[in-house]
Amino acid sequence: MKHSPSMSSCDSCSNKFETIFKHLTQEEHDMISLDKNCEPYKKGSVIYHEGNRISGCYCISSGIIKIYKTGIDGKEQIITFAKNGDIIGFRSVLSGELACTTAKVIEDSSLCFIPGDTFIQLFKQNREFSMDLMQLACKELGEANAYITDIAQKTVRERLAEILILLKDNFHLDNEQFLQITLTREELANIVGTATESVIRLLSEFKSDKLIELHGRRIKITDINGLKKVGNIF
Amino acid sequence: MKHSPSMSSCDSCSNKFETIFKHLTQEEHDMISLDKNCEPYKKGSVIYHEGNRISGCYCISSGIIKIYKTGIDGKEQIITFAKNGDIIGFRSVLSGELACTTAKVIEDSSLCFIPGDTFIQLFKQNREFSMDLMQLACKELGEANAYITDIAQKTVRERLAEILILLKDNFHLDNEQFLQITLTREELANIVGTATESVIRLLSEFKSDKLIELHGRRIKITDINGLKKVGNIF
DNA sequence: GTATTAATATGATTTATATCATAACTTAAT
DNA sequence: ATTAAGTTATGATATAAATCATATTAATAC
Repeated sequence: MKHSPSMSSCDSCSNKFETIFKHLTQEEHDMISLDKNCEPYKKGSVIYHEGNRISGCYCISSGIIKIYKTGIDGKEQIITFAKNGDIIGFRSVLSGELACTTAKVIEDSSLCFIPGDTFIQLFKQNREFSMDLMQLACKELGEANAYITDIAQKTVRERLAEILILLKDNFHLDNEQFLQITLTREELANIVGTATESVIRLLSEFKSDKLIELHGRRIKITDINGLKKVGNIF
Repeated sequence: MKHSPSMSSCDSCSNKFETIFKHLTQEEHDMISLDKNCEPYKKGSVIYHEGNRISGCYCISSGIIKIYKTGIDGKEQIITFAKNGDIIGFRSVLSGELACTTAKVIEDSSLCFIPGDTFIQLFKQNREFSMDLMQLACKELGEANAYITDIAQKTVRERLAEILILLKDNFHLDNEQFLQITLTREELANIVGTATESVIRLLSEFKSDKLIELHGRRIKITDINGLKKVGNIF
């Protein structure tokens, strides 16, 4: 590894090469490495804005990015979180459309940039990469369908319980059973699609019901099955 | 055209060849034609069920299919409608996942079947086809993000107005300005994500406000701009 | 054409949740 | 360390929309 000063971040991207980039040839591998521009991003910085044209994709080597869309009153609707190993921006790059979401750093991150041209060339020349990427898009489509149905049909209580379980699944619990992602109540509300106060009240209820414990913004999940039951998760 | 008895339906698929299949070679074109199985489906019949494994994709040569997901109380959440020229089922085929939606015929239809193997082979061997399909998936992803944000943030009134405009855009108005798709109030409710009675009431209001006219189930849109304003569409 | 079923319409009531208001606590900035 | 800004918490009130109930109309089945 030539990138000795940021070796840890590039190692992380190499790990990602075992997933979406796992079928690249060594030459293609180098092609990305050559173009790769691994940069640190501070909490709060914006990777790309909704409505802008994106010049390339980003591979996340560390940190957490929230992907959200802004609605009519300027309220955020968080669509998903991207973490170590995920790619963001591929939708706009491949479709040639403007970004339909904004990507903002919620935990100091390190991202590797892949120019759009390179990405598209890879897609076109490596059938396995294109298949992997297609499968990723299809998986995301399936998740979106579920998200739509849940927002439309589940109560806010059910939704919040479900979100906590999803956060556990995506970011895992540490040794003390705390979620390893820290969100404001407003951010949780922006995932659930409800008012901040409603989230605060429900978290308080979940705490009373011994489903979770609250330590400042840190959330300890104490009864996973209880939460699954509340969230109607099967 | 050798399919003389169902020539009109195959003509329609040929027209579709000008879009998602527009970059197939003549050989690949024939490959699909050979495998193609163009069948009539009566209103009410189910093309594929949520939870099942799909053996191939369907290209719609005529008619209308509703694509929906069933929620926890057995309620439908309609995700989209597919019409002449659209493909359904590609998500599951390419991702290898079970169908996450159900496809049901709401107007007598004619569908051409493309076996999954064939479809995947086409994806792998024709870079232009794979690119077109990828762009279709990315477009759908973008639409899903908007759908999620709208359901979460817009009022039912706004949503219904917006849905009417979307139906107009997708299915167009006939010479008398009637929507060329006929849905029950329940189905409209299942798109908006609300109760049937709420849709009935709002349609009645829209009628009073001279935004639409109601003739049985047929809806005439009389004030497109008025509806856009109500729906907060820019 | 008739009977049955499904859909539509309307009114009343209930419920979930948003909004408003205020105080207390935590985090960020200097 | 102090101050300012942001977040969290709680209570009260308002609102949108769901649910329940019933009657009417339209579509479907035979």
